[in-house]
Amino acid sequence: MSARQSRQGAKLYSISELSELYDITSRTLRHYEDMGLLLPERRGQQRFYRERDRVRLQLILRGRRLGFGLREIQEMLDLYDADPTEITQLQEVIRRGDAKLQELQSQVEELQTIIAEIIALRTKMERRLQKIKTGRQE
Amino acid sequence: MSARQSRQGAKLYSISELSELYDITSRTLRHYEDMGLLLPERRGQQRFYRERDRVRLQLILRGRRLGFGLREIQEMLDLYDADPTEITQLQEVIRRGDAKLQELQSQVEELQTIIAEIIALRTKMERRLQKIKTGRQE
DNA sequence: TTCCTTGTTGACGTAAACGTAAATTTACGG
DNA sequence: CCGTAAATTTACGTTTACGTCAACAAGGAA
Repeated sequence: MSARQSRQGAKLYSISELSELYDITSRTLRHYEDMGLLLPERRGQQRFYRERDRVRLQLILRGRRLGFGLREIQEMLDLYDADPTEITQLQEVIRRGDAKLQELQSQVEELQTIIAEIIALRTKMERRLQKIKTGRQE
Repeated sequence: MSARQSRQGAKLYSISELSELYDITSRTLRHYEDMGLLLPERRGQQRFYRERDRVRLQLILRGRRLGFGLREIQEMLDLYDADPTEITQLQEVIRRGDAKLQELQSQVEELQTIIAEIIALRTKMERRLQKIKTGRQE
């Protein structure tokens, strides 16, 4: 029916292709798989990663850069994966999403606090710099 | 006179006072000291933390919540501690501050990307929820 | 076929950030 | 002065997130 679903020409990545693409090692990809974060196709023994896996990997790496643990990232991916049919399940997903949103928001706030402080420091240093410079030229 | 004070009423915290204040263990405080992030006073063998140490601790813990490593936090604290007299040193501090600002800004952006995605997901789930609910009532 | 590249499964190693237990002081209220 | 709570050092343990071999299999190019 849907021509969009598994197209014949959908690109598959080998483990080295994908690792080079994101500048990580293949060990990392296997590790994420061990942790249940990725589930690439298998053709024989070899792994082949679909677009879906690549997108998940992007999310994982972004989470890592932000300091989240793999477990935590797993939970966030679960939100995306969830396809709940029952009302209570839907509500639960929404609830967990909202909880995560709170965390993320306060993280943004803390980051902006630090940013403001560094900017203030920068201003201070700039002023001191100007003072020294003009002092020199007298 | 219950609280221990030094000159001018500056409060000194014992290790347990400070750890309870921030809900961390004394081990953590000693660890931060081993890593060179804190340098409390010593009276005999015992540690006594000044306001300055408390503020630094706050910064450290905020950094940790944001996923920074202790080394990285150390570098950021160095920015605050720096009291450069030479122009080149001043410029270096400003340069490093700006570099850190770039990092922090992009971190905010990545967080906001995630936030937007979760909100979109939430909207989708909400819609689905309404569908099911109205469907039921027919 | 043979060689080379790529990939696979163990399995042990490591760095960071503490946890935790042991053995000893040190400080302080009664 | 004494007992107990609080601190100290020392040192091995733990968790997370991979790094780093080793040993082996499999597919492709020459």
